[in-house]
Amino acid sequence: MKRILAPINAETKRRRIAEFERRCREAGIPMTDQRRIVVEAVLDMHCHPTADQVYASSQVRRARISRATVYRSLESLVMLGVITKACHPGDVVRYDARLEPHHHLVCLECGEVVDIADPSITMTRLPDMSVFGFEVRDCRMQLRGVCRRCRRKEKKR
Amino acid sequence: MKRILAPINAETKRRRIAEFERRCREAGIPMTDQRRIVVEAVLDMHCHPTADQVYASSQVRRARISRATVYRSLESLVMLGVITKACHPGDVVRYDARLEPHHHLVCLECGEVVDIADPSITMTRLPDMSVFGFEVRDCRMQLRGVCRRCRRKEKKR
DNA sequence: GATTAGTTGAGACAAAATCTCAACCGTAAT
DNA sequence: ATTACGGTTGAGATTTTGTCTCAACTAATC
Repeated sequence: MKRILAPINAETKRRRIAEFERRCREAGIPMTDQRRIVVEAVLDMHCHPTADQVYASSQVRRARISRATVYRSLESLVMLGVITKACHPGDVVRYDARLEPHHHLVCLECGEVVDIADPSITMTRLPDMSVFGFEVRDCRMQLRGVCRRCRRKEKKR
Repeated sequence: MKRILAPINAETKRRRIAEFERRCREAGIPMTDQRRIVVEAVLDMHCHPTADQVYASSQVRRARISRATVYRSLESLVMLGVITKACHPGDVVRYDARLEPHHHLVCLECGEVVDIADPSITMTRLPDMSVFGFEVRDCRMQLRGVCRRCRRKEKKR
């Protein structure tokens, strides 16, 4: 059963930040204010922010964190597996705070990206690229097309 | 049955160029030498070239085609549906001359992208994002992991 | 509190992509 | 074949996106 994923709630956010701190300790990476603020910002911004959008977020602006640090923090978050990177044609790199297996509906008109779950296509159903000596660590599906709003606009024309 | 896709052969290349010319005429887009050379270059370069690699290709260099024109031509090829754009995290935009439904095995170590066919996941099996008012036009799967060569290197360490 | 190794900020730098505009060229009508 | 027109091209400036450098700073550990 396919479904659109709900936004990340406060409880989940707390858990994710704690998880981040744990992974930092495990990896021997110092936990700085800057990194903490960047994680919070990403989790607060529902829906795939770009690095620049994170940089422009109120939290990050208020703390006067530099652009370089935002890029570096985001990269370390990816390294630690706290967030993932997503990239769709014609768009810049975006960060995705969602970790559970999910896929992206990308609108070719307006660029909007919607998270969907489709348990029928997950890691468990994609075991065997080992035929090619390839070890699959992640599977993402891009469904590209036109969203409801843009279809309505097209019809009017 | 999953399989790695074979390179585009000469016969297919001819057909694809003819197809491109037909679509240009239909869309009322003038057929220039530059565009013709760019299509040929892309079809000759097996495996997902970047705009810059196309710009650097022998055909394009020989014809002294400008960088701007290469970018513009590639974009018009995408518009006409002659090639597609692909983008994987941590990498620049790449162009994909393959039109048949297929997916990408992306190596997280070396960045190599391999085309694979998996008929069990195609348009025909993905009908129903219409629940969300979304009209699916294309479906791409990214399988990210580590390729055989990089796994061997990792083991040695 | 001292030590150490990793982090930060500011701005320079690099890479990727787009824009500008005058000159040019394909196309189709004549 | 000629002409008129609109789209295309090239060169280089510009913008956008991301990385690098290095001195000053700070988290973590003892």
